[in-house]
Amino acid sequence: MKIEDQLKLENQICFPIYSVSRLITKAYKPYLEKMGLTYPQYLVMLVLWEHEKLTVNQIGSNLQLNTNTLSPLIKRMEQMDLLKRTRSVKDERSIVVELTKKGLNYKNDAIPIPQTLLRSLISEEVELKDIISLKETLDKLINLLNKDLQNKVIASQST
Amino acid sequence: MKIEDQLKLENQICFPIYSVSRLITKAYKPYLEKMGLTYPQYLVMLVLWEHEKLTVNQIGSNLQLNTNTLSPLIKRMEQMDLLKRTRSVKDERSIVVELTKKGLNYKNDAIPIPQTLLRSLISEEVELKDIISLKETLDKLINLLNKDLQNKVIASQST
DNA sequence: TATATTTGTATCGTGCACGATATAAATAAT
DNA sequence: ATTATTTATATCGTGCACGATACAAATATA
Repeated sequence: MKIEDQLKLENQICFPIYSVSRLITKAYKPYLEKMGLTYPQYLVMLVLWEHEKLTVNQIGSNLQLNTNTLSPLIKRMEQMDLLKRTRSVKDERSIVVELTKKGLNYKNDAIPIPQTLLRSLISEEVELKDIISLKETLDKLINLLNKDLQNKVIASQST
Repeated sequence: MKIEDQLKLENQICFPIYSVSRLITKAYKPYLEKMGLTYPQYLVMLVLWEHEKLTVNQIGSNLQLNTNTLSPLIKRMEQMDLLKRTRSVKDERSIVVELTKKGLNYKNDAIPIPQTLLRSLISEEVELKDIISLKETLDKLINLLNKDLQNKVIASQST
């Protein structure tokens, strides 16, 4: 391969990740809009179904999102009566986020979604084992890229 | 695994794709900001370095982006003197997009970027062959998800 | 030829992402 | 006890994504 060919779209590794990410958000849409959720809002629901009570920061560290993204998003979800925000008594700076009855009840509707979506990814071309190894590689990449990012933050702090 | 556990974040297949996509955009940032490009703008540059002259729609079909995303993005790139937009004489509706000298010259700066980024993804945990098979699976998923989407559009048209 | 439909681009509104910055509460340092 | 630093959240500005819609040019149909 010519050095120049590495700039061709078809030879890019990051572009398919970007594409699949957008396509998956679209694939989720029909299942989520019954609950009026966007994909990022659904992710917040996932961590709250799992943990019950979390601060904004804790939700953020689960999803790797900062408060500048989460604060407005969570407020929108409060408007939709999916959760309630209360200031912590132990630490007046913290906001504790908790699902409402409505938010909790949606869990049952959500349970079949991952299965359904997984099935729609599987075909003759892409088997379950391929999806599993895909996830393994992605999880390793997340660790790696987070470490790189961490190092950069530390490096910039020392200057 | 309990049926309910499928809602746990760690068991989600789509979340790591979403995370890696965002992390990669961040990883590109230091290399792109020398040219003043965002990642989506860089993608437009890639197809224009490869094809020289394209309509907005053609860029869109390469990147799977619609004009409601591309039109403002391309106009911003015109402001930055990276490309010029001219109305086609053959079809007055079409806008032909072409790189300026400045845009063309950036190609040389961009050539080492994919290599550099690929190297930053490779480690003891994730070898080159893992990245290659990752890309293969992703490309297959893109085809699959696009077909699904196509079917849905056709189905909705018939009603 | 007149009318209908399709096609290419653009605008609008909404919701993320995210860097930069602000603010108040909590903690550490002097 | 003061002062300085850190921490948790929020706001602002910018740039995607994308559904809905508009509009003019091109093409198809009657």
